[in-house]
Amino acid sequence: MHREADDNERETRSGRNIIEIIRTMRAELRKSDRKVADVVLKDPQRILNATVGETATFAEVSQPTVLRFAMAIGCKGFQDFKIRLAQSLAFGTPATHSVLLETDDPETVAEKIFEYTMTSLDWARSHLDRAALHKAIDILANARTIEFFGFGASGIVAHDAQQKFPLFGVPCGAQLDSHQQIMIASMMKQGDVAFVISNTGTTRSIIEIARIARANGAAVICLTGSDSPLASYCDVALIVETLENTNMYTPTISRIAALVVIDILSTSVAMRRPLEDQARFHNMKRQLSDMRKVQTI
Amino acid sequence: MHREADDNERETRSGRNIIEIIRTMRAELRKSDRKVADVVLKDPQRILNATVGETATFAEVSQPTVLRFAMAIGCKGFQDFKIRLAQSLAFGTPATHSVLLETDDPETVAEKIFEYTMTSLDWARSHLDRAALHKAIDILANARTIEFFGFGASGIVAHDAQQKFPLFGVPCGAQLDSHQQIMIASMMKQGDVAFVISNTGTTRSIIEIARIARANGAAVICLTGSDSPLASYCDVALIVETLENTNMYTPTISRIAALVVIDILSTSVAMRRPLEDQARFHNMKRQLSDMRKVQTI
DNA sequence: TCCGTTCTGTAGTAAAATTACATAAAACTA
DNA sequence: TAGTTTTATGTAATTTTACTACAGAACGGA
Repeated sequence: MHREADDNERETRSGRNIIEIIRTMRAELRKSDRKVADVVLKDPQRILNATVGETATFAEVSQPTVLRFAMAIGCKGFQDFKIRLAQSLAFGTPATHSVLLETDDPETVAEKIFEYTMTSLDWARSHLDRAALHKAIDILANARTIEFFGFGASGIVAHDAQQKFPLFGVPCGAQLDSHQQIMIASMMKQGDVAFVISNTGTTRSIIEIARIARANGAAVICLTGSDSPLASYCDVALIVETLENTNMYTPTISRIAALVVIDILSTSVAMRRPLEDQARFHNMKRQLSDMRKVQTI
Repeated sequence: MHREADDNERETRSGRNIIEIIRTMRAELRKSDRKVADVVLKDPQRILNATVGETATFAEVSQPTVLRFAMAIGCKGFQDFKIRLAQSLAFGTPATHSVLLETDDPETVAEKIFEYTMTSLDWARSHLDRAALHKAIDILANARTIEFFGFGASGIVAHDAQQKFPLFGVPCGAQLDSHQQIMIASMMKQGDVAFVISNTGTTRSIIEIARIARANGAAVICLTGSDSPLASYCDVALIVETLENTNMYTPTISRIAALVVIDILSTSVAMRRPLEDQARFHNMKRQLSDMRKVQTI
C-alpha cells in the first residue's frame, strides 16, 4: 500500500494551488503517475474539460493510473482533483503565461503583469509566517514611536507605512536618507520600534541601522524578501517571499507585497486601539475629504 | 424551449465569475431554479463537493431541475458548472467573506486583506481601458521629460513612478509638494508630459495642475479612480476602478492598483526603447547590486 | 372552463468514476 | 542468480453519477 494523504487535515483550503503541489511532488511520483503529472502541467486547461478516460489517453496510461495519480497528490478522487485544479487555474497558469516577450503588445503586457502580480501575491500570502506577524503586531501595538527605514523601492514602502500608522495615535517617521537614518537610529531607545524594510536584506547600511537601533534598546522588526542576513539583527523578521526573477521586464512585485503586509499590520494594530482613537481616525478622514473639495491653490 | 447559452462564444475565459452571473440572473430564473441558485449563493463551497443528487436535496428540488439550472445560467452541464464555480471561488467569495470584523484575529485579517487585494486587482484588470492605455504609452514613449504629480497616497505612486521611468533615458521628476507642483507645472512646455495621479480625482489643486500644464502645451495623462472632473482636463485618462468602500478597516487598495498600472506603463515604454538603452539599464542594475554588497555607512 | 404553454418530477439510460483483481516489473534476500 | 516479496500497472467488473425522455401538474389567457 502506498502513501495516502492524511484525510483529517484537509478541510476548507489546506492544499492550495495543486499545480505547485504537483510540481514539487513530481520527482517522487511513480513512473506512470509522472506521465499524468506532465500532461497536467503542460496544459491544465485541457484537463479541466476532460474525463478520466480522456486524461488517460493524453498521458498514454490506463484509467486507474489517472485515479492513482489523483490520490497520490492528495485528492479524494478525480472530481476533487479537477475542482482543485480549477481553483489553481483561476489566475491563469503563472509560470507559463506570465513570461513577457519582446513582441507582446500593450494589452498582453497589461494582462501578464496583472496575472503575475496576483499570482505573486497569492504566493506571498501562503508563505507568510503567521507567528512572526503576530509578534510584529504585538510590538507595534505597544510602541511609543515607530521609525520606518528603507532605500529605493523599499523607501516607498516606508513612506507609505509612515502615512498609515500615525492615524492611530502613534508618532511615526520614515527615514529614506542614509545619514538621517543613522542619526535617528542612534537616538532610539527602549519602547521605540525600528521597522526596517529591505527587499534584498543584504544592503550593508540598512543592516547597520538594525544593529544600532537594537543596541540602543529599540525593538527591531524587518520586512524583507528572503531569510537574509538582516533577519539575524531583528527581533521579528517578516519574510515576504515573491516570485521575482531577474528578467529585465519583470516588474518589481516585492514592493506591492510589502504594501499589503503594511496594510495588514496597520489594520490589525488599528483594531487593537481604543475606540476614541478610532473615532479620531474617522474625523480625520472626513476632514481630508472636505479639504479635497474646497482646497484652492 | 427556453434560452440556451450561445455555445460558440464560450472559449477560454468568456463567462468569468459564475457567481456574479447567478446573482444577476436570479430574478429571471424559474421558481425551482431560483431555489438552486439560492443554495449555491448561500454556500458555494458546499456545492463544490456535492453531486447532482446532493445539490437537489439541499435545494429541495429534483435532480433534473439542478441540471436545468446549470443550463439556464449558461453551462454545458453540471460538471462544467462546478468547474466554473470552483474558478470563481478561487479568490474566496469577495463580498461575503472579505468584510473585516472587530473580532477577527490577525491571521484572519491577513487572509482577508490578501483576498480583498487580489479580488480588487482582478476587478481593476477587467475594467482597465485598453485604448487609453495604448494612448498613454504612445505619449510617454515620445516624451522629452515626464513629471509625476500626486498628494498623499497618490504621492507615493508618483514617487514610485519617478524611480522607474528614468531608467530608460527619460528624465523624470516627482512633485509631492503643492507649491513645487505649481512651479513645475508652470514651467512645462510642448514635448513634456504631466502625469497627474489622484485617486479621487476631485482634489482642486491637482486639477489646477492639470489645467496649467495643459495650457502650457504639455501632454497631460491622469491616473484616477473613477471618471472624475480631473479626466476632462487631460489628454488621456487612465481610470483604475477598484472595489474600495469606505469601511474604516478597508485598506487603500487604490494605490496598489495604481502601482500595477505604473508597472505596465514603464514596462511597455521600456520595450519600445532602443536596445542601447536597455543595455544601459542592465548595467545600472548590476551596479546597484554591487553597491548593495560593499556599501558601508 | 378549456386549451396551450411552461414547469417540474419520475423513471430510465448512457457514461463516467471507482474498485477488485490479476499480471508484470522491480527490489530484496539468501 | 534464483526465488520471494514488494511495488507498479493494466483489464474487467461494479457502482455511482450525470444526463434524457416523457408525462403529469401548474399557470395563464381567452
